Amino acid sequence: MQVIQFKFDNERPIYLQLVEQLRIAIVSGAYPAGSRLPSVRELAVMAKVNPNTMQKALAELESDQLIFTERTNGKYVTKDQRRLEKIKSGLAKELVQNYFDAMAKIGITRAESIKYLQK
Amino acid sequence: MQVIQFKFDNERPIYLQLVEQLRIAIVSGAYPAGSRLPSVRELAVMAKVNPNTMQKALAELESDQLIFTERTNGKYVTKDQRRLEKIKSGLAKELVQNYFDAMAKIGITRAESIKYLQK
Amino acid sequence: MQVIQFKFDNERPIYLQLVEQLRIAIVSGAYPAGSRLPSVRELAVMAKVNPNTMQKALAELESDQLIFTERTNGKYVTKDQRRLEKIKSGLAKELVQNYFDAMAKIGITRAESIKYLQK
Amino acid sequence: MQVIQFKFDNERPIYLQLVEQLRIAIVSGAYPAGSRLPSVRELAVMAKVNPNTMQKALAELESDQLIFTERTNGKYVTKDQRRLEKIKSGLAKELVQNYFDAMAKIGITRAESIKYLQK
DNA sequence: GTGGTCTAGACCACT
DNA sequence: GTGGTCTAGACCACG
Repeated sequence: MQVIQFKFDNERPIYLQLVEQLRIAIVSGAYPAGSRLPSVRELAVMAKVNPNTMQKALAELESDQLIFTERTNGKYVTKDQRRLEKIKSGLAKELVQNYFDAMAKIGITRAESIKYLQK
Repeated sequence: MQVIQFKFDNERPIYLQLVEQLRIAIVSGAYPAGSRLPSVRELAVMAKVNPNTMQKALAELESDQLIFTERTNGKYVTKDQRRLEKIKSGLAKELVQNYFDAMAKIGITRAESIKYLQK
Repeated sequence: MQVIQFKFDNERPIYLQLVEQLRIAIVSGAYPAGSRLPSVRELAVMAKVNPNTMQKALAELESDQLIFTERTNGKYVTKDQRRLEKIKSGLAKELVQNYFDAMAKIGITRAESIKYLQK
Repeated sequence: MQVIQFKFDNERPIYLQLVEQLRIAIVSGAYPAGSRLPSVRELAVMAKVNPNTMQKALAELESDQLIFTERTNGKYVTKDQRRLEKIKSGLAKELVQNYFDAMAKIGITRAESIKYLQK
């Protein structure tokens, strides 16, 4: 069973932070396509949160089609590689945007930001 | 007088967050080289912190040679453009590193991270 | 616990005088390399100053790398003998300079000042 | 008329500090052997002290035979070169002692203190 | 009015 | 108990 380190700040709802961190765990391959996730209770213990909170986070991921449920068997990462790629690329775009925004904040243009990266 | 919006989280000391935000304000040109900063007390009001806390943050910036003090006159941004550039480029390097780290976390390599940026 | 006698004049900030006297205590070996300093509060009592003032002085010494902090344990003299020697020799140079300056003031040249010492 | 800059701290009697500073002015040659000193009133103005205080300081110097008074004419530096030399050498000894004491305080021996001086 | 210093007193995390 | 942070409030020198 793949163990994850969860970390939270007090600024935003815990379940949203769980969603983010689980999403990262999945697209990064920590939980590969088609693999079975630890049980809700196990995940809740890892994260030191209430199982209900973890359940809420997983429901979010499911409605996103990143995971699916097999009735009596547990939750699995989607086998749809395209879906995974799409989410991953969405996250990547966000990070790119964050990078550009932060650079803009200190007065560095988009073009310069790209040059900086290559050093 | 240039007004800044300060924002804090409860995770790290306020004075350190002040240092960071003032540093950004300076390298971004919000307070240009050689210009006079608002008084310690004014800045403290803007940030809604105790003047002593603001004083501590400014002392940090001064020991970093980003600002200097004219005893009874106020505090000024350094006129040393090279110093400013050095700090700015230091901040930029940090952001670049953060970007690569975040991308690595979702399983995207350095090379791919650079490509992503150009889209 | 090594007790120090602190003395102040009213000309200069107390915390700077604390820095000087603590620095001397350390390089002289009153607080040996690697040894634990009395707690901030104890030192404050010894010096009859507010703990915050002592804290400020110790922060100065720490940024000078003469001491380091173990978070919940206390503050310790650096183990870096070279650092200690460097500081000590810096202080010595200052004293030499003071001596020459004072001798010059009463009209005694550098060369004569050296001779005087050997008597 | 030779002008002197007087400086005082609040720790010791002003007149004693005047004595010290005048003594230095004399042995250093600022007021050469046999030369006439500015009047008590002039000296008092220079030092921004009450003429009585200056008078007391000069009396001290006179009892030390560093200066002498010509009734209606003013005060003069002694013409006795040997006296001047003796005072000067007394001051020098004091400075040497101070130097050794200060070096001892930071843990440097007499022998090492002499070596330090030659660098 | 400016920055700087100092005290008193409180609260925090960590172990 | 340790160091660290923060606030409130006061006083100082300087010009």
